[in-house]
Amino acid sequence: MRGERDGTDDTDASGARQSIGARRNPASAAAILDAAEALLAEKGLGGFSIEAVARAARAGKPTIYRWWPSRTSLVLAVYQRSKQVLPEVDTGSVAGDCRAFLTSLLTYWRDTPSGQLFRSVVAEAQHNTEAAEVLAAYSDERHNGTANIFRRAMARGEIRADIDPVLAAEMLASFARGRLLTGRLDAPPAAIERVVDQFVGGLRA
Amino acid sequence: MRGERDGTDDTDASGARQSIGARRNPASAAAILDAAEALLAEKGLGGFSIEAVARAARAGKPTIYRWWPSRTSLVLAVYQRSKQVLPEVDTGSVAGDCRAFLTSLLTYWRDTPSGQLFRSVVAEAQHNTEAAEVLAAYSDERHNGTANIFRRAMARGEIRADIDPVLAAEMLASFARGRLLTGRLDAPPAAIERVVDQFVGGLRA
Amino acid sequence: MRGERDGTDDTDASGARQSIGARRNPASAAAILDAAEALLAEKGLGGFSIEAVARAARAGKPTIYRWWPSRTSLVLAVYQRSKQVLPEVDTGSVAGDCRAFLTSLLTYWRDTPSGQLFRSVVAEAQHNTEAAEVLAAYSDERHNGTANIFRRAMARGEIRADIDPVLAAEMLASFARGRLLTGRLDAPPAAIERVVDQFVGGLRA
Amino acid sequence: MRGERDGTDDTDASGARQSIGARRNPASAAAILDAAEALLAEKGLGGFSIEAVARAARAGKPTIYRWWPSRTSLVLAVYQRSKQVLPEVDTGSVAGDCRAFLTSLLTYWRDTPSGQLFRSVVAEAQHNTEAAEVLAAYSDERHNGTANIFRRAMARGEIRADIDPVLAAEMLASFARGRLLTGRLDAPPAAIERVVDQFVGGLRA
DNA sequence: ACCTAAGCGAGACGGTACGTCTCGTCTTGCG
DNA sequence: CGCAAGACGAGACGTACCGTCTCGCTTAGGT
Repeated sequence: MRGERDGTDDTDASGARQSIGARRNPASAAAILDAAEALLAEKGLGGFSIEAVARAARAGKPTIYRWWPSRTSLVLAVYQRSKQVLPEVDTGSVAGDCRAFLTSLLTYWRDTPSGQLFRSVVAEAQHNTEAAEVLAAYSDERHNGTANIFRRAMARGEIRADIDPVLAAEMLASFARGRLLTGRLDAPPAAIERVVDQFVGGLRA
Repeated sequence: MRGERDGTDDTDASGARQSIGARRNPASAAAILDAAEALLAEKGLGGFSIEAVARAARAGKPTIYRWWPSRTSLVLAVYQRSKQVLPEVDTGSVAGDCRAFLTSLLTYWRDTPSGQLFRSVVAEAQHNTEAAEVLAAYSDERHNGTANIFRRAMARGEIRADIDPVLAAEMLASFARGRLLTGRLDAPPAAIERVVDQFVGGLRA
Repeated sequence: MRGERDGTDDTDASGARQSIGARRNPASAAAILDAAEALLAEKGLGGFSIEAVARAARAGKPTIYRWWPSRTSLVLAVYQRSKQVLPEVDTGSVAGDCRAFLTSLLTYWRDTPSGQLFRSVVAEAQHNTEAAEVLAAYSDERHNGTANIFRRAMARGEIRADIDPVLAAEMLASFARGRLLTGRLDAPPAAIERVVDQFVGGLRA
Repeated sequence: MRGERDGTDDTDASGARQSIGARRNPASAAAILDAAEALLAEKGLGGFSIEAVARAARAGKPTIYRWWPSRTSLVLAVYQRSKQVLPEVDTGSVAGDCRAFLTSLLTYWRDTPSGQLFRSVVAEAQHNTEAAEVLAAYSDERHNGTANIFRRAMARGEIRADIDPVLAAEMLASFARGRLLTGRLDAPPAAIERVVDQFVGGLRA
């Protein structure tokens, strides 16, 4: 029977996505971001190109350029969409919190696409002003979040009153980032323990 | 039929650098590295291309590819050539050494092309295995060098005997690298002082 | 990382020919063929390169390769476009027709770019199968056209009934082609007269 | 390709041919011409390059350029070396001589490398003045040789006294060349017979 | 119920850079 | 001085993407 339809018939067989009128099609945006994320996660910044994203998303290049005016902004959009604050655990001690922070961050970067994604953003930020600004702002924000570890500890009287929580957070996070960027995410618990011990306890005899 | 040319060659007759026989011409290598370094320092990885290097160096592309098989390896070569260990000062105290280390490193990166150069290497390492390996090896080596600060302090009995000097060096250097990669090399002395204080003295009350 | 560009694009703003949508731009095709014809006519196959054509036509190389997958096919396209059947004159006698044919053909080749164009096609056909096939097919077609001279004469009873008109045409044309390919287009009328006399009258005493 | 040896590879097992003092080494010249001829015969002008010849002959490029200043002159040298006048048969009749001439020429071109070689020379002559001159001179010489067919016939009184023997030879040879250049060397005896009949007997009823 | 406006896919456009090939020149070290 | 070897500057090869453009289609919302 000609007219037989099994509801799944939208847009012909090939699944071409079309305009939904004079407004942005969220399906296209999603398809593009999905494709971009997949490409970035899979091959990193190399192999990531607007053409490749358009192909993978079955989208037209102008559709991409309309909403993300450059490669960088698409990378950033993917990154913004995917990033999620790691659950902030409160172990009750600053050392425990630091250990949990480092462990979960390294694991998160190692076991999800986010690691590759963040590496891409950092790489992009090394020669693109916009990405650099986004990265700097994001770093501030994250360090500020992580600083809660030290604010709590200070409130408990566990650490010195003259500690700068954000600076301490930056120091801790920098170590993790250094490991990410040099491809050494697989630090054993003992190594993390040592880092935390030196960081919290200081070096002095 | 490929590459047919009519006699209109004339090679410009001017200061053309030519072969010096069946062996590498150091003048060409130097010109290429100089040009590559200039481009990298001036514009970063963007704007850095083999074509541009060849143009700037008045060299043929095959001459570049003969000796540096990829963009990455040329970036690395430039970087290897330019890097120089900062003078290792011995101020007599671990805090002084750390302060000197951070201050001179940030200044060096800020005031010489080396900062941009190193940023390029890091960016390259985020999607290129070879660059990643070189960066990892270089990081190890540098941290090991910086670790001398802590080895000396340990010998003086100034710091705990269970400190891992290399790990401590990595923590200190990671902070500096984090600043480089997020474009914040202009830390005032007070900020550096604080970092060193927290790092050496620890957080504990 | 490939093809990264900083914003310094600016496309010159002048008379840039651009896309007219997702279909071929005839202006580009014309500009390319014009440029190719000019280059071929001026310098022959030497000095003819896709790069040179692209430069002269202010076209991108991919635009050329999109429509003409090889140098050969571009040469053939130029040739196909330019070729035009010489007016078929009917002088009333086979000798007169042959004389007119040879004279006008040699003159045409000598005084228009077509001579150089045809030489290029022949040269190309000596090492390229596609060009060889096109040349063979074209030769057949032309000889068949020229054969009309002999068909008319046969109808008039002027020549033997067992003459093969196409073969006769090939013999006549081969002589002209031989002159073209050896650079002897300036045959005086007397020489042509003699060729025609021997050809039509035969050798026998 | 380096180690590949076909029989033509003189020079002993180690393969290194060296200077024999301050004079030309005939073994090198021979190896070069052999290699060039093999390449031309095998792949035609495409695939023929000085580099390829040098590789195949295990010769240095300067050695080639020393003796043959251009690709064209090397092609011509190969051609000159290989060309050999076909045995001039005297069948006693002009028609028989013409038939023998065409048959043996087409067969020779079809069954030996000489056909491809001559095609290369003709192609080269279409955009290279030197080759054009050599080809023109060679054509003259050959036509003059072939003209003997008609000189003999004239002496026998078999053909008209006002025939131009060289011109007649050119007409005959042009037909054969046309066939060579359009890749139609496999004319059956009947077709050749017909050509000869029309040529010798003329067209007139 | 039309009509305008904008988003969509598609893909051609002028370009730049890629990495490879050959050009013709040069200089070496050996014989 | 001839030779093999091979580096050199130059530039064409054919391909991949760049970012821009226009097309023909679709649909929503204002008239």
